[in-house]
Amino acid sequence: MKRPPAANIYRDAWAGDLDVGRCGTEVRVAGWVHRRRDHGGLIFIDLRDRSGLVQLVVHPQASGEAFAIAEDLRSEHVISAAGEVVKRAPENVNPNLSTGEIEIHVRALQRLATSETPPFPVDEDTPVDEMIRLQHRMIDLRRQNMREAMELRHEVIAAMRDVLSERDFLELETPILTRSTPEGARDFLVPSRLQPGSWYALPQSPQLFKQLLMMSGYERYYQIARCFRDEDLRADRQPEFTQLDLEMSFVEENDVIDTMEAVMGAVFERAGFNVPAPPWPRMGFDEAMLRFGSDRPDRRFDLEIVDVSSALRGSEFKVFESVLGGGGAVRALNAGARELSRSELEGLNEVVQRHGGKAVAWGFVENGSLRSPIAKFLGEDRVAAAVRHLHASEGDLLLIVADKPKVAAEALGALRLELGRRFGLIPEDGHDVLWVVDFPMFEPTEEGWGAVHHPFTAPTGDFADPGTMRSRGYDLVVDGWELGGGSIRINTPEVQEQVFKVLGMSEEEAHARFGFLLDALKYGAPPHGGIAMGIDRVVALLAGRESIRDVIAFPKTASGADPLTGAPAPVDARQLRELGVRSIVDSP
RNA sequence: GGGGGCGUAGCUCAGUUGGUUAGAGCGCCGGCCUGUCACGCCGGAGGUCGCGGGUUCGAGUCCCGUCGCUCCCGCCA
Repeated sequence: MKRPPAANIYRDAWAGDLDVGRCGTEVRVAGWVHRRRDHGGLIFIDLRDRSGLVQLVVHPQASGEAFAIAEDLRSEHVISAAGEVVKRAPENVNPNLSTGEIEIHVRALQRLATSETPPFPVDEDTPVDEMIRLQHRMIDLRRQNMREAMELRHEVIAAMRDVLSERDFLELETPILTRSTPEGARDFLVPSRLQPGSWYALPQSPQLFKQLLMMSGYERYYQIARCFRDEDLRADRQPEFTQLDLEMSFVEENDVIDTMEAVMGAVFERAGFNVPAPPWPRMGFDEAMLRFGSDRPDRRFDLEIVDVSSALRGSEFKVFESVLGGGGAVRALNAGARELSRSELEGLNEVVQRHGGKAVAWGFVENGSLRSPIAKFLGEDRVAAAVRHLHASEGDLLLIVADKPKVAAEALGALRLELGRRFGLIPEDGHDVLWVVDFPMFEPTEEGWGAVHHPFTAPTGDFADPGTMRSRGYDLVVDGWELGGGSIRINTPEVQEQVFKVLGMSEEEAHARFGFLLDALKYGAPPHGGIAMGIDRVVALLAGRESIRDVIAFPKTASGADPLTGAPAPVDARQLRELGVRSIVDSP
């Protein structure tokens, strides 16, 4: 801890901060009974507070009444203890404890609260089902690794604030009860009492407000912003989440990227996360899709995807020929010399099918040729060319997917990750950071065009051919996690209206939904841009957690409920009234 | 909305082809114990096998439904 607690009736020291320097002095500590070891005539208590553990020793003769209290203590009782810090005999030192060289010989002991036996132990020796942890979150949060995750979260946010404040950014808040700020997700809605029948929307991000702030001349803004999107959750996605959101005026891509490199560089450094110092490399979206089959490539291992369309074109294998004839691609990856059984190879089809592909073809390089069910249809020359393209050597396993370019890319990208995990190709230490840039501005949807980033992103290219336009966006990707992204924004109403038009929005609809933005753009909007970082993901990555639920104090479950409080409560007027809740439902 | 997995003691789990009294470790309770630190030893309590229905002489086990959690797809740039 940074400093000792102010002395009061409960304590004057942090348990976990005591060391041999305090030997011979009287201290008072307070906290929870982490564990009690009762030897009959001698009782040891591990006392836990936020700083850590310290061992209390209660002797029967030295402590009088304290001993009787100690005999009656159980796990998670709350106590305050006073006594002398004593150096332990060498054979009694506990090297697993930061305070293991000392202990407190208790003179006075007070029990401040009892506790029922907790539903699961506060130590971390046995894993506990997540639902039970969430239902008793106040106990789960007592566990060391949860406390460390929360401390890390604080450090990450503090580092962000330090860097941005130093760079003249203003931390400003924007409304939670607001109108829709669409980013493509469903809105959460809250009924309005003052205007019955109308609803507030919770913001999907502060996007429009921060753009208005740029138009107001604030130039450099940031916020640790709560965002709401009413979509199904995932291990890395909560319906309610936190972003570092920032926006700058009179800037180009490099200015925003430089700023975020300073911020995230400081975050990584403070967290002891081993990445190269900025500036970080940039990769075009097309290249990322081609080589890694993903717009958030994990480059900690190779297994790159190679396009073998030209090598395999013109064979007698009808599947490939019809794909190629229809504008598709045949792509492959060289998995290296792997032993995979027939059924394991068949199992890979499942990964491909999950991403919309039909199947994966496989082959082993043997004697310069290919042992594969499809080899005979391809012909020796084409096989040899493909082997060359893939830099394959004897024994290597080649996996081939033919499909529409996007499907082939994503299916192989998923196969690549699967193989990387299965064969332990991902190094434990050492991380990979990059920017993905040059995204398409629009992508075809069932009815017309959709925005790849959000519709306020500045485009480049010709509106006559939306499919070729690029957006001035950038995403930060670390170890295959998309930590965040941003863009340079549109700063004239004319361009903004053109984008709305491509997205199929009529002029009336655009003005109904975004009139305030279009109006604001009329009054002198500076060139501006910004970025948002998903703080939950950043902390999960730094803490090495698979799920962001482990770095959020009170996360939601699949049903959208907060298991501890039961929220969201059923919205039933009668039930709410019985509970005495005053709200819109009381209004006639 | 769709697909996979899970649900047995407070916790983590085992439970054979459907078989008669459902187990283990930890925890809990009681007793003993002055150097433990996941203390140790002895004893004990603790079960709506998620819930509902069905098949069967008999269901933790098989079938149908349902609820919850979880992973993935859709969705979320």
